[in-house]
Amino acid sequence: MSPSPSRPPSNPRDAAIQELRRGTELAARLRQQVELIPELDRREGAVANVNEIAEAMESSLSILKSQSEHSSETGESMAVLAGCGTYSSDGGSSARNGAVARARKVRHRRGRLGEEARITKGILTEAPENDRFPWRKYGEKKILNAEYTRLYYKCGSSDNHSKCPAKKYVQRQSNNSNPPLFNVTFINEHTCCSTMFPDESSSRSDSSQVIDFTNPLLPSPLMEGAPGLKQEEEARTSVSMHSCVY
DNA sequence: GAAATTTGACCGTC
DNA sequence: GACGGTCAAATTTC
Repeated sequence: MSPSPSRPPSNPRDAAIQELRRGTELAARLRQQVELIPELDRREGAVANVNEIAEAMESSLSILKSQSEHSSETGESMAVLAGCGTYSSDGGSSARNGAVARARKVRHRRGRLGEEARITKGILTEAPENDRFPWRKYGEKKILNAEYTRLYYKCGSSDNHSKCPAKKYVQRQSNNSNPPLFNVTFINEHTCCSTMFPDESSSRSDSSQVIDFTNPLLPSPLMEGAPGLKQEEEARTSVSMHSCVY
């Protein structure tokens, strides 16, 4: 990913918004280019893809903006949590408080074998399945005050000798956004194939939009960088909007 | 037949 | 007792 030509704002969230705006402009430029494709079917397919990219950018922008409003109202630390609850239609404080309570509960919970579960990150994404790991579903549960059931996944490598402890919970947001948003909570780090983990520095350049706020260099929620033009394909299939640490 | 998914029951925590 | 997380048998898919 090439660096932004203009100097990014000192505020990381503003920098993320600026990058998304740039991505929107690039998508518009790309649309003009693909409209020159002579074959009708190819052109229509390409235009549709570009439109999806542009919509994803707009969606990301609106999410970040709404999150920004929350941070100014409630302070930075609350914004991190509120950012994950903002999109709930039942949404009021009860849902957010529920999320906080769940996070607290899980953090201190121990499994049946005695190991402690540790939340590594939470993200809001349109593509919960697209994080490169072989997840295996092991449960589904109706959650109080949630419109949709929560899905429980273990790392697919959990069953072999490596016994990877990584898990994730996928909860579809109960708003009617299009495309739907999923709140994904990751539990424990991967021990099976940690070099593949999206927040590893080795993969940071491959357009992953999942952000790890455990990074001390990132004091507040932000987009790490909007996907550039060459990332259009990944942006179309992996549109992770923003994340928050519990 | 193996692997993956579904789903009701069970367990731990509050 | 309510709730969320996990287990494991049953079922489905490949």
